[in-house]
Amino acid sequence: MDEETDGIPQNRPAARDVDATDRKILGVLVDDATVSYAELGDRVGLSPPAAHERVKRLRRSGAIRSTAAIIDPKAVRKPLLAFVHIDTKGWGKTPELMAISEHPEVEEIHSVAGDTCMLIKVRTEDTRALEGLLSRLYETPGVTSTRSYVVLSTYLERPVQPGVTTEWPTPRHMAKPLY
Amino acid sequence: MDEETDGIPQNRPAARDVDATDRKILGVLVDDATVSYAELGDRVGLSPPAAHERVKRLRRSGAIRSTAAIIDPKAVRKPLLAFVHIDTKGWGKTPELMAISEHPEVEEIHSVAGDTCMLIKVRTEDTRALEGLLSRLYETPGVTSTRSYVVLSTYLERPVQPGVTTEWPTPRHMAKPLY
DNA sequence: GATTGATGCAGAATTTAATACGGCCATTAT
DNA sequence: ATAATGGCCGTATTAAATTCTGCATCAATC
Repeated sequence: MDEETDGIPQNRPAARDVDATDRKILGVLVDDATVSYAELGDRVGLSPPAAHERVKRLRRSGAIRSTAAIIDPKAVRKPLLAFVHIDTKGWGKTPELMAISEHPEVEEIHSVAGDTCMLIKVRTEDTRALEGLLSRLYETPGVTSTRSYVVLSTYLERPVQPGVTTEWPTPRHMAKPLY
Repeated sequence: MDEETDGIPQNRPAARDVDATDRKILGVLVDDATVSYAELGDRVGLSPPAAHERVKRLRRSGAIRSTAAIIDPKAVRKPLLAFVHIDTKGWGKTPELMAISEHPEVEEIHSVAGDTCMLIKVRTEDTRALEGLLSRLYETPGVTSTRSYVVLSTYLERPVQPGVTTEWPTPRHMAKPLY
């Protein structure tokens, strides 16, 4: 029953947008994806097969990118979190990005407006390992400089929240937009 | 069978540290936590019950914090990613942090070395919603200023990688540490 | 305005996987 | 040397995932 024979997802079934029930489901699964469909159905007011059907659709449409174990960085000996600005000659060319993302310590690579550098997020065992990673990044062709910012402590770290509101309101205290 | 009657986890069973097999398991589960224990066992060279046992232990010890659905921010209408520096009078007092983390748009709150402000990561629907969030953050007692950096594009975003190496080597090109 | 098609849901049945149990082997401590 | 512990495998049992059928609702069409 697998219709994904073509390589290119040309005729996706319109990817019907996420409704309130879907958001409730996402809210549950973001918190704990190990719940049974029976319990998931209970929580959002659906039968187990219906809940299952919704989740399958959310996966197919890509709304649920994956289901992943969230690891404690300390448990894998990466307690040190840092943000690094990387200046590159090419400024976002694919080869450099590939080279940078090779390192398993690198978790995020962003291009920031108003800045000619990449902002990356890395985790290492300690400052020495960070130093080593930075020098290895510096050796990457195209990288001209790095500046790193060590995080002292993290107070919140959570995945994307679905936001189970009825429908996206403009902030209460703001006037209607003019355009 | 729940031994968590005490509030304080005083006598945790030593939390035996994560070995190579555990790292392999974490590597699989970070990528896809929906695999059966049969397949997980196959991939890491264990029988299904043995794999199950290791995963249970990894959960108990806290190495696996949770199992979560990873949501596409676009699917829940939060395509705009930004990092915000927030200056606070108290500099990391609990009430402000609580107030800041109330907002579902806020995903991370960090305290950065050498900086007297918090670095937070937020996602909103558009720049208008970001503006609204910023002004709401500014209204929070203790918050004295905010500076926001909008992300143009994100090239990599992945969870904590377990790093399936044999044992943590110092970087190849570095000399043995002196202390 | 009635009809037809499509979509989503519930309930039951079936298949599959998760979980619990007993015994074996290796390593460690006494 | 020997007992005890921890980790693993194979099997059995239980629970959940998955499939299937029928029904109701809504939308588009004639």
